[in-house]
Amino acid sequence: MPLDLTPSQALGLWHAVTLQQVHEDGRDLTLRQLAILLEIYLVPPPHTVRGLAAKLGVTKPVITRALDTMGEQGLVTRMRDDRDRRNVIIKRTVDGALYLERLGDLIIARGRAQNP
Amino acid sequence: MPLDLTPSQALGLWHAVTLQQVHEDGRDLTLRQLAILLEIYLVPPPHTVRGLAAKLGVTKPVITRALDTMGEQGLVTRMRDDRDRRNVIIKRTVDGALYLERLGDLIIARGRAQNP
DNA sequence: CATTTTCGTTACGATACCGTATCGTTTCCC
DNA sequence: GGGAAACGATACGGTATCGTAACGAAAATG
Repeated sequence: MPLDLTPSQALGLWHAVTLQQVHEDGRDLTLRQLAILLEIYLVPPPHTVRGLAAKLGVTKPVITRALDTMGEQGLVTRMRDDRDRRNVIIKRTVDGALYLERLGDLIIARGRAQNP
Repeated sequence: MPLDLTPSQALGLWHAVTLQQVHEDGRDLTLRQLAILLEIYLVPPPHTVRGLAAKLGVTKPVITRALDTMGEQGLVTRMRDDRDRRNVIIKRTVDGALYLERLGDLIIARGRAQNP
């Protein structure tokens, strides 16, 4: 079931969602932070700082900082790995799942409203 | 032609596009900046600072700053309105159109690859 | 005209992110 | 065991954004 859309639909969808995101989302996540969040919640665990850095093509401090910020907001949690205590395992939270669920709903709603 | 997608497709699409955006886009636009850019290019002119601020629900300095940054990158231009010289008219540029065209292509490509 | 309103910009101090380099801890390897 | 390597966090100086407030120019008001 390929997801085929026209250039007009594609940009229109991005426009509508981005607009509403700016309007209503008090969190104001960076593009990088959002990418990290989506990676954590959509890709099977385990997730580590190093792994996320490699996947996104950024340095480790970027991941650490983003996890700090999103951790304060309750979107993710960190736990040391007991098997290899150098590693840190990034874990999902209820609030994070809720946040992305709302984002998904927003995309769907805007997609539906896009070409009625 | 409604654009119907499942929650999985919606977030998956956002994930894929955001990821590639982080990977390849050297511009690193803010969510607000992207929203402004899309508004300028997808909504019929004229565009003013005040109008954009109202549409996005942000203050005017936010718009001015974003236009400064994106202006340096050649994504938009500003011109004083000769009919009412208090106003500033925001104009599109070739580079800006090209940038959004590439974004559209990226979304389409990722949408197609999403559920092959 | 003088005053008020409108519009965009600038000033200001605060906050957050950036990239590079370094650190402390833990594990690996000889 | 002892040194090298891996992992995540921290330090640092630099830059960009934030929100609030004030500013100058231009137009509308009466």
